[in-house]
Formats: sequence, structure tokens, C-alpha cells
Amino acid sequence: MAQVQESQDKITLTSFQRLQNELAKVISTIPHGEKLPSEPLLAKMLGVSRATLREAMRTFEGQGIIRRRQGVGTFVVGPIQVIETGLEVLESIETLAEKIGLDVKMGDLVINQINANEYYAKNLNVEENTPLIKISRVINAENRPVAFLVDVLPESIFTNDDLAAGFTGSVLDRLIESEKIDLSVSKTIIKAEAASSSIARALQIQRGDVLLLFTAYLYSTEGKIIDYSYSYFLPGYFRFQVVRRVGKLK
Amino acid sequence: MAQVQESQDKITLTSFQRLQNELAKVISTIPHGEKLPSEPLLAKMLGVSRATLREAMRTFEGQGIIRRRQGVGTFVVGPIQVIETGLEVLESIETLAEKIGLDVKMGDLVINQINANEYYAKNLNVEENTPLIKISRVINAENRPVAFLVDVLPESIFTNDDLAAGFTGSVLDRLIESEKIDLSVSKTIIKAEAASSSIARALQIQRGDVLLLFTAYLYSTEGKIIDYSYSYFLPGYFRFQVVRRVGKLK
DNA sequence: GAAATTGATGTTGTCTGACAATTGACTTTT
DNA sequence: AAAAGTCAATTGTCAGACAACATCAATTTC
Repeated sequence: MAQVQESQDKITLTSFQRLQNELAKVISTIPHGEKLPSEPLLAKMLGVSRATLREAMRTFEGQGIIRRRQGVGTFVVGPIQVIETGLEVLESIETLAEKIGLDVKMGDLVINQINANEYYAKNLNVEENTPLIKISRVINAENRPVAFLVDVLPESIFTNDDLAAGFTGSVLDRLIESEKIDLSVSKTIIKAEAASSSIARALQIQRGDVLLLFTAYLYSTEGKIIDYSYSYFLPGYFRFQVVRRVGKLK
Repeated sequence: MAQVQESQDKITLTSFQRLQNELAKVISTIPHGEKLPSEPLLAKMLGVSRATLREAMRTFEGQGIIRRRQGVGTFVVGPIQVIETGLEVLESIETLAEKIGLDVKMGDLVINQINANEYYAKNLNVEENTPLIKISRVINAENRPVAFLVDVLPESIFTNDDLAAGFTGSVLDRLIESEKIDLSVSKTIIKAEAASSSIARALQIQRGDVLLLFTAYLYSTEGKIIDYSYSYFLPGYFRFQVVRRVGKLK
């Protein structure tokens, strides 16, 4: 009953997402290993039915955040820090750095307007010669380059207006902010690579030095590729981790 | 009604996990972009109630595999391949390799019985001098070393019996098989590193060559660290990826 | 007295049936 | 032809009930 008359004008989150956030808040207040309130109680606290609550809890269980034991209760598994620095959620480097208390600044922004060659056409799933915007920049932390990021998007998605509207280095944050597109998930491929001479120059390291490379495809809710990006990270400044649930056999 | 009299003797999977598997099978048969059967129908097909089915579907939605649209239906988003090679589920290299049709063999197995030094004591959260077993081995694919894996566990968990019982290279598979411990999740830290001389020798590469490094802590359901491992991967043979949902602001 | 059994209680797992909200296609009206 | 209205299909949510399971205390049994 209280879900329609919520005190909001423009609702961008679905009520289910709001429930997830509230549930996350509850979970974060509970020390690891401790038990959550029982489902009927929690449902009452959050103002939803038990069935709906259970659906929300499943999403956290899938991430290994909580664990449920029939007849006993639901327990918080690990430190909530895992949520914040884990790879399960796609966040901008800026958002991430802020969370770990790292002061980052964008440097050496280069924006190119190009036409899709065969490679980009394939990766973005667009026609060749489609107008694209390529945004390259170095991220500095503690007055030292720590990451080199490149985003490639169709010009139709990321316009000059977006760049003008106070672009601070994060394409992702800008896309989220300008609610033009409904973003769903990102598929990120993890590799290790030796620095090429151009990357080495940008990051002020030696050619051949080791870098962590994330190649990512950002999808819209309709399944279209919105953004193709590759990001090189200098080891030591970021801690990327994944919580994996154990795949039981057979 | 049909859930108790299932045609199985020893059930290792919970019925919910079985449901997930069956649902995954259904999803995999449907081309991306296409619609799943309606919930009532699907529930009937799988022999569960709609509420239970919806919980299972939430776990797939959280991984970005499917997308639901009220009033329209549920659609398959991307290729199911994501499930199989994604990092969300912890699987042994052997299981993983098999899925992508790679013929792998264990080579150069070295087992050391050691006592926990300060470093291992910290990482495994045990007292110093606790007896440990350290299992190192090289994984070969196509007659070439592609990975170097090291597991360190308390001797109380991984006994000589486990080694005797047909150890094929996967500590994880062995732990799952011998249902002595209830495994929950693994926290895997992702790094890039240059090969040290000893690793380079084992993998038949040059010192300084680039490797992907996974450092993992395997947890029991009680929150104890069961296994500390580090795994070096030669680029190109495995494709590690993560599906990340977009972290909405605010 | 010790061990085994039983029972009470609290919790998650599942089911049933219902209604609300949304969408898309179809029909009717203007 | 365009607009408005109607209807069916689908997901979203709800309420209540019972089953399955775990834990602990009380009771019975040996």
C-alpha cells in the first residue's frame, strides 16, 4: 500500500531496487556471522510481503553476501567491504577510489571523433564507419599515473553535450546521470598485459611492465552494446576482487 | 507433490539448486532476445510453484542472464556462455577446461608438508607452526604449461587420504567430493604479475613475462578459511570474465 | 545417573490462490 | 484515419497456510 504514494516525484528506481537498497542497508549494519531478523519480521520492517523479500534476499545470496540455513536463520557471511570493492557492481574508478580514500584526478584527456573501423564495428556491434567518440585519459593518484582508460561509444549515445556538462573523467557516471539510456550489465574480461610503448609513456613506466587489463562491454537493457572500453591498471593501487560461490558438482 | 519422490538415492544438490540447473537448461535452449514461457506455464513445466520459480529466476536476473518486463514477459539477454566461463562460480581449472573443450593434464605435482610461518598463519588465520600441506602443480594444455597452481591448507582438512584417493590436480574438486566441510564462497583477488624465475622455469617462459594471478581464500560456511591459494595463468588460454551490474547512483 | 527419546519452538522452504499493475493488440468511436 | 476504449496476457505483489528442518529443553528409558 505504501509503495505508490512514496515521497518522490520522479522515480528512477523500481520499488524492487529500492527494496534491495534498504535490505543492503540492513545487512550492512549486522556484523559478519550474525543472524538477520527472521523473514516475517524483516518483511514487516521493510513493508513488503515475505515472498517479495525472499526474492530480494536471493539476489544477495547469489553474491555470497548472505547465507540461509533452513530451520536456523539467515546469516551475514563476509565483511560488507566485499560489496564495496568487489567486481560484482560496476562502478567508475572515481567512485571506487573515493570509497577507498584515494584522491584521484583526471589528467591528459584526449577526445577523438572517429569512424568505426572493422575492429570497433565488431566490438560495438555497429555498422562500419558509424561515427564514434573515443575518450582516452590517464587517472592520477597521489600525483602519479595509475590507470589508463579508453572508452569508445557511438556518437549518438555520448554527445558533445555530455562532454560539456562537467566531464570529470567517468563515462559511466555520466551515462548513469543522463538518464537517456537504461543500463543493465557490463561484461568485463580480465587479462594481464605488458605495457606497449604508448601506454608506457602515458603511465610513466617502462615498456613491458606488467599491467592489469579490463576489457568491458556495457549493455543496455535492450541488449545493445553501449560502450566498449579497455582499462589498464598499474598494480598496487586498486584491489580487485570477486566473491565466487562454490559450484557444487553434479 | 512431485518433489519428495524424485528418482534419486543420494541427493547432493538441494532441490533449489536442481531447479536452478533445470531453469538454466531451459534458458540455454532459448535464443537471445527471445521470450521465456510465462511464469505459470514454466512453473508447471518445472514442477514448482510460481513463487519458488520466481526466486530462482531472480538469481539469473541478478547475473544479467535474463530480463523481465512487467506485462510483456521474460527475455533471455545474452549468450549463455557467460554462465559457463564467468567468475561468479568457483570451479576447478579441470572443470573449466572441460567446458571449453580444452584437454588439460596435471604435471609436476609437488607436495610439501610444512609448518605455518608468519605469512601463512596470517593468510589461513591459524596459529604459527600449524601443520600445513602445500600442493603445487603445473597444468598443461595441448602439451604446454598454461597454469601454475599452489594450494595451502591445514593438514587437518586435506589429509594424505585425500591425496591417495585419486588426486587429479584439483584440490577444490576433492574438497567438494569429500563432503567433510561445508564450503560457501571464495574471495578471489585479481592481480597481474611478472613471472619470477622459479615460476618462469615451471611454466617454460621468460622471467618477467606477464602472468595473471588469482589469490583466493576459500571459506567454509562457518566463516573459517579452508584454503589459501595462488594461481598463475598464462595469457590466452583461459578467458576470465565477470558480469557486473551497473551500480546506480544514490 | 547417563543416554536416548520426545516435544516445543523458531526458522526457512514451498505452495496456493488471489489481485494489482503494466503492456500490447484489438475494437470501437469519432 | 486518428483517437479512445476494451480486453487478454504477463509480471509484480500480497496473505495465509503448511512442510521441513534445527535447536534446545524436558522427559522417558535403560
